[in-house]
Amino acid sequence: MVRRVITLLRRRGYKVTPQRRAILRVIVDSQEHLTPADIYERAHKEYTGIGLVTVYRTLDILDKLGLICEVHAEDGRRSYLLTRPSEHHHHLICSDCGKVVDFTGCRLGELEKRLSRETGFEVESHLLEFIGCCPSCQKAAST
Amino acid sequence: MVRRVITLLRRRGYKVTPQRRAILRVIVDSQEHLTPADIYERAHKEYTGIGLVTVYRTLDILDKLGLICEVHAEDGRRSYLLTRPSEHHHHLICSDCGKVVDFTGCRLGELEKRLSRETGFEVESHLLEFIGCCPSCQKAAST
DNA sequence: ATTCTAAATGAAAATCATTTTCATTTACTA
DNA sequence: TAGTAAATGAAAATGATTTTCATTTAGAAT
Ligand SMILES: [Zn+2]
Ligand SMILES: [Zn+2]
Ligand SMILES: [Zn+2]
Ligand SMILES: [Zn+2]
Repeated sequence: MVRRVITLLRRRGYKVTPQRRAILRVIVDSQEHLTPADIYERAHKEYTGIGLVTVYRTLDILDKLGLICEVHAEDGRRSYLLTRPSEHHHHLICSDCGKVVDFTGCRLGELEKRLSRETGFEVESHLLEFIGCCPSCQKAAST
Repeated sequence: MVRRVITLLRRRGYKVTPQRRAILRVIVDSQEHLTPADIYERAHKEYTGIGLVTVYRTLDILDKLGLICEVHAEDGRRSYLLTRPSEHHHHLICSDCGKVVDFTGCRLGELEKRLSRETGFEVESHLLEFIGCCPSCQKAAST
């Protein structure tokens, strides 16, 4: 996985630095969605000579290459980063603890067509998120 | 319209100040979606003694009362404010000029049920936005 | 292996929207 | 009319992200 990304980076003309390796390893190793700060913290343990700025810059590249995607946090505004390149999918986010679950099958094609027809917009993409309370936070709340 | 909101504010224990009146008038008068800064700028013309902070605070209240709603800007992150209390609806946003069009009928109930079933989440709400290019920007692009 | 150069890095400063603080003012209630 | 909690605004604080710029370095060329 890491090797594949590294090859892609080289092919696209990006240099492969120890910082980028460290960041990649963190992202690939994690099953969860991480903020730039999270990634910085973890990568820093593995490779001390790394700065938060570099994390931001590397994430930009990975995003541009479609290797990672974003979550808009449940409190609105700030956008967070998440791992896992994959097919078209969306997020279900716990408003309590921030846990993120991916899901596929949004089936928004028809709605998109309708909107195009009605408004004349050329629709390019969509953002869909469900906000709710995850099982463990439900339990915690009911005790 | 303005009067209705004012009554509601009083009923809920909020005081009605000239600043709030000015902000309200701006929001009600506008057909477009405005940022706090936009609203501040306009309200300031009408009533000089007003600060941006008050705009933020008033918008919070109006949001809490469900009288206005938010748009998450197409560039990601920053959240913008928009007018018009209304039924459940979503936004179609032009990635070029920022124009926002409302639409209703998202029909996400079934998907919501499926997700609840599959993940155990108690789904509370959802965020749906379509991003695209509006008719006038399409024209502009093709010239 | 050595050299060369554009790309990458990080510390620090800059941005910029939003929030907090706090002293002062004011809308409403009694 | 007076009393009080709520509201206000100036200024400072926050906090995430971006920019700047001097220095380092990956990878290509020799
Ligand atoms: Zn949770
Ligand atoms: Zn989708
Ligand atoms: Zn447009
Ligand atoms: Zn909906």
